[in-house]
Amino acid sequence: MEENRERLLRSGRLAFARDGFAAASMDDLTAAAGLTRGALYHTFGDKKGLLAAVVAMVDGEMAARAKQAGAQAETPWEALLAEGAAYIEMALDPEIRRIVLLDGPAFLGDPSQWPSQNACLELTKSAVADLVESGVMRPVDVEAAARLLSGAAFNAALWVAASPTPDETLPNAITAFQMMAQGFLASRS
Amino acid sequence: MEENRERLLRSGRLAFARDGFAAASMDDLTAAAGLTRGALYHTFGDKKGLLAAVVAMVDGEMAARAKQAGAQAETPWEALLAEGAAYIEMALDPEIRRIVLLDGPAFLGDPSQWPSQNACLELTKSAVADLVESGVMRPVDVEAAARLLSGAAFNAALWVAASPTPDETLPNAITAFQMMAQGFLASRS
DNA sequence: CCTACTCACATACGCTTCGTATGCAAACTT
DNA sequence: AAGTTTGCATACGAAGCGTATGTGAGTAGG
Repeated sequence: MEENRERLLRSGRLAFARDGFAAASMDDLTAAAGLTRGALYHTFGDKKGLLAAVVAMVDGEMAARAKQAGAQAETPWEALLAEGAAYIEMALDPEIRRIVLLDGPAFLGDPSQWPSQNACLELTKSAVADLVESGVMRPVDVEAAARLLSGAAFNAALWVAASPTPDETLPNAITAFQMMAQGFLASRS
Repeated sequence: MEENRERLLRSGRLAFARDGFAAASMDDLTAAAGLTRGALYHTFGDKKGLLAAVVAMVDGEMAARAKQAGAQAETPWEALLAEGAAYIEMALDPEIRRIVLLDGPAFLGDPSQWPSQNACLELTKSAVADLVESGVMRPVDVEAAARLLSGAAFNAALWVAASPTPDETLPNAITAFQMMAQGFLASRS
């Protein structure tokens, strides 16, 4: 059973990324997994249940990648900037864009209320909380700052991805993001 | 004919706002307008065509409201901040959230490529361009900065709207937004 | 004044899709 | 060993979408 669950997850992830949630056919994606819709309804409840599971999986992978990007920085502040840059780069992945950034909010509601608890947002929040605590960042509502930073990063990435030359646009987006983030800095160098 | 077109637009706007694009029934929304799907296909081509028309209409109204908010500020910089605050407040409107911020990007693609040319984004871009030109803002890619600002504002608004007490959360979001935007300022006061 | 054409929609049809209800074999329980 | 639950497959009904076709009103042309 556990194996069938993972096969459905993989197949759903593929179908949602390729066709979008609305256009993905449950008959097709379950058949691609060697099963039928019966298995899907039994395991995930309904189509949205599968989407929630896929979103949770991809979101977890994103948080891990962002954490890794931040771990290589020398200061906590630079770690936050690195996480932001990592978000921007990740959102260039069509799979992440479509599943987590577009269909996720549209069909599951705001990320802050996802059952999976949106690992990306939690990561940014804890980083911001530490920086405010230590006085590196000016006093600010932690959730608001985290939401603004990740929102800016992801939205910039949507723009980069839609641009005719993403590779050339990406550095501009990252530079501007890091400049804007300095608004939170207690003392700008 | 022009009247029927507007009735379909109004009915579509209602249905999309209430049920979301995917769940809205063309049979129902055309019937509510006193017509049938035949009229819709004749006038708008298909379901997405109606969505694009509705999005263009709402987006235009949003840009007008933002412009008005900016016009009352004393300096161009404060006008930009006021526009951002206006975006945040507007996104609390369920209609705007669902149609323009969620379903629009999900079903029509990135706003920068909408046929309607996304009036909100254009407005922010021209404001940013002027501020960079006059040296109030540090040198930065204009499109990137505009995208980051509007993305941050809208994403913050999605968070505010999903919070249990939007009225209490809203000021925090606006304060944090204006703080973050100062990162673009050439000299922070 | 009559015919022919076009426009703006309505109607009819087929296909796909979703959710549920039911069937069924295997594993587990007692 | 009989009953029950689990894990799926199959069957069924109800929308919904897009297209193909029908139709009446208006318009143009002769």
